[in-house]
Amino acid sequence: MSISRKTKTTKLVLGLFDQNNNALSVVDLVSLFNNEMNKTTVYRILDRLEKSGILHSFVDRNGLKRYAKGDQRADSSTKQSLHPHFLCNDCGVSTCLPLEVSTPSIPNYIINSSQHLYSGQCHKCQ
Amino acid sequence: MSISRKTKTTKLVLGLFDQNNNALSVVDLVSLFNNEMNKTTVYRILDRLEKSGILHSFVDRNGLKRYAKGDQRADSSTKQSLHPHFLCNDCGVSTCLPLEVSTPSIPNYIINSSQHLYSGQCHKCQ
DNA sequence: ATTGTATTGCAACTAAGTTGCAATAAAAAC
DNA sequence: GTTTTTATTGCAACTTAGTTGCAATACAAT
Repeated sequence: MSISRKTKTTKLVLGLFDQNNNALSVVDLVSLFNNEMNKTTVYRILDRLEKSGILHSFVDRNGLKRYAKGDQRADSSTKQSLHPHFLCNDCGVSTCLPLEVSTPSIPNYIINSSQHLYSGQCHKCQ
Repeated sequence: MSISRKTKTTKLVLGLFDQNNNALSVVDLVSLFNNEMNKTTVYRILDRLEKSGILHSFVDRNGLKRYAKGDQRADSSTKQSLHPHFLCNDCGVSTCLPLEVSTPSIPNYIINSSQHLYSGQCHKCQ
């Protein structure tokens, strides 16, 4: 599955994620593209990019949804490895960690998705 | 650290967490205690109970903060083990999982808190 | 160039969470 | 038991994240 139309706004958003390996919230993008597009548009572009497998998302400790490059959907055929995320308490920058996560098996529970979030200080903030 | 005053409202909230091992959101408590207390009061009681180490919290996939019994603060002297949480996609009930979690060490990162959230189906919903 | 439809902007909305302040009720002091 | 101190509460008003309907626009296919 891919996105159906390459609009100006979508290219701007994709361009940002290409330069940048960080996990960005809608709030970040709305203020970055304040003059280029509407906040509703940002929400919808991110939705589409996630559904198409270009971005993946997680919820941070503040309850904000953050998006980063790559596909983490359960049904994804490419089956990228699930990885944890890191949020720096000092600078607020959030990144994907290059680690595999293992899913425990628990009697009587069926687990089909997981989220691992670490926080502390990144290398720049020590 | 303990809570300073045992008010009617605080006793009601504590009573609920005593009967119940689930992780509850403010939204849950506000509708449960709709006639007993104000939503601001619910927020403030949960804050206090978390700070005093009686409850701990995590953020679920919908960005809602959920509270459950026990202490998960970094500075906690009792140092309860960190555990993952589970959220059932069918019934919405959220529980603490009786598992230890291990924190990876990553070069250049200082990790001082972590959150592990699994979702799927609980034993009742299979 | 024309057409079909995905995408956008806007305004209005919902829902979660916060703040200031006066009123109330625990608990301490008398 | 009464008074005093101060933590806690309710309320209203607010902020912020996220959603919805609809008319206008702009991709991309023909």
